[in-house]
Amino acid sequence: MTCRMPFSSPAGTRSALTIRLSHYLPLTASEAAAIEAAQGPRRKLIAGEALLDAGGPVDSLFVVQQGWLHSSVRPPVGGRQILSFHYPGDLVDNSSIAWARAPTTLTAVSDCIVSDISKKQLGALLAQHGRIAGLLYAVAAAEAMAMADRLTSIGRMNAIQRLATLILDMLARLRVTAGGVVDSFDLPLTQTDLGDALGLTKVHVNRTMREMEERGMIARNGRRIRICDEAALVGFTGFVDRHATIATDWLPPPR
Amino acid sequence: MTCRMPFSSPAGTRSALTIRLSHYLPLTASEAAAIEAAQGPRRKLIAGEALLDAGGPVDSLFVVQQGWLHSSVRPPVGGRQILSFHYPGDLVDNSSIAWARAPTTLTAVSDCIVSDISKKQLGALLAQHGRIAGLLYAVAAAEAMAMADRLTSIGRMNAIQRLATLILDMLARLRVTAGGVVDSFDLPLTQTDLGDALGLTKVHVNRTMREMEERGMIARNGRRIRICDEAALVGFTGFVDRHATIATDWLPPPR
DNA sequence: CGGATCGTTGAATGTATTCAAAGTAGGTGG
DNA sequence: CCACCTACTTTGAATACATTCAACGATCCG
Repeated sequence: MTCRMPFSSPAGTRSALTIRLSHYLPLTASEAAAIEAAQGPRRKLIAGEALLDAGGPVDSLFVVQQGWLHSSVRPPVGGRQILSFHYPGDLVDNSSIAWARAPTTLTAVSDCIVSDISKKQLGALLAQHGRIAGLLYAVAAAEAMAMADRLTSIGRMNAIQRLATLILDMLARLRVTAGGVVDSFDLPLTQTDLGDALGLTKVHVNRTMREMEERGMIARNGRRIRICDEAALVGFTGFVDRHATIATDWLPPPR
Repeated sequence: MTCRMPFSSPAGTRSALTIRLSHYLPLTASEAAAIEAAQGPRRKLIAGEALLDAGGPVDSLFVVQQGWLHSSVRPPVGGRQILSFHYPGDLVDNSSIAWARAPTTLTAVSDCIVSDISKKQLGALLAQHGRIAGLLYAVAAAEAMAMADRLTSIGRMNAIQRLATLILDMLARLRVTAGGVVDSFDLPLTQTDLGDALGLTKVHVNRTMREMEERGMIARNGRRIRICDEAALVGFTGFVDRHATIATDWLPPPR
């Protein structure tokens, strides 16, 4: 249970969500202020810590300020499936807004800082700022399409293509907040995690990464992973970047 | 190219979208009217016809009034992946709202009637009716969770469980608009379609359906499929109904 | 009746899993 | 600082589930 503080973040510091949304659409001062005001106090999580357990009650969503998380489920059969990863600037756990109990487990992959947004606050934000409602709707749609891409890769591609697609997607998403061209990043996931995200066993993930490295597709150095020939991977998988741009021309004018 | 008519549907006939949303939340007259007004003229599609091609320009979404559709993609490798099915009352192709070009292909599975909603109209609707914005957001979240369930079944379950999960999901969704308890329905899909939805080949779908029938899990008669022991299938797969209820207690009051 | 699409079946093949075990790295406490 | 523990990575061999290829049967429709 978190209590709401009179201020939600250090004065003058914009939340990662505001920054990310600004990336797609210049926000008015009033819109930015409303987004900041909706967010609760910041909380630290250490790597591996669960922010929320599937089946537990929820009355808020979360904003990732720093670090990575993932959402996962544990079907009665089949171990675990990681559904998506959450990066700085993400509004996390949209799925749980439809129910009183969380459908997924949220786990910190690295050390994180998150804020919560109560559902009621989000409802008020959507009602008061129609343009933000539309933008959040579009961002959620883009994330749904990114999940559809993973569904496609798991349903129709082999292990190398699945892994390549996931790496490209992470890279694309990190570029939105990192800015500039990035060709390598720290992957705070174990091979077990990767397997659970890709519908593979950790053993097969290992062999697959090894093969990709041998083929010169990627280079590894500890947790650091570098994409050697991005264009080749894109051609190989048909990857489409779902994060770089979001259409905003259909949005109503700001209020 | 569709032209907008002065009236969107026969007088006195509520669109399937209005009916479905009313199922989750009693709408005010003004809300219902706004939803009706946003919809364009109705259009008929015959089974197999494409409503929209991936890569083509789009400036509207669609409302299914009657019949089934599905959205699919064709990765450069791997044939086709069916991402989701769309039933009467669905607001279809949310994913394309984030871009100027359609990321998926929409195909009529049976004969259909659809209306379109231009993105601009949707934007205006969201801005004018904050409660509808929230409700549509929640419905989209529920659909995203249903897709996550399929991701899980493809990633972590065997063929029988995948098929069982899909059948249970269709049944659950049909119950929202059909009303009453249904234990059988007409499945207008070929085994190739099922395979493309489940990440299996048509051959394996065939063997799997056959085995389910032999085991007494389902009964088939032409296109008609009957679920013999629903509770057993649910226990077997861990299926959760994502369509029956949507939390609405967090929504702001109607305007 | 002919053609096309869909469903069914068998045999060979292949990709990924399972099981088992050894190697490696990072952190903790003595 | 080293010993130890734990979690993670790597490797091999046997197995399993699903695919591929090929063909035939059934059904629908013009």
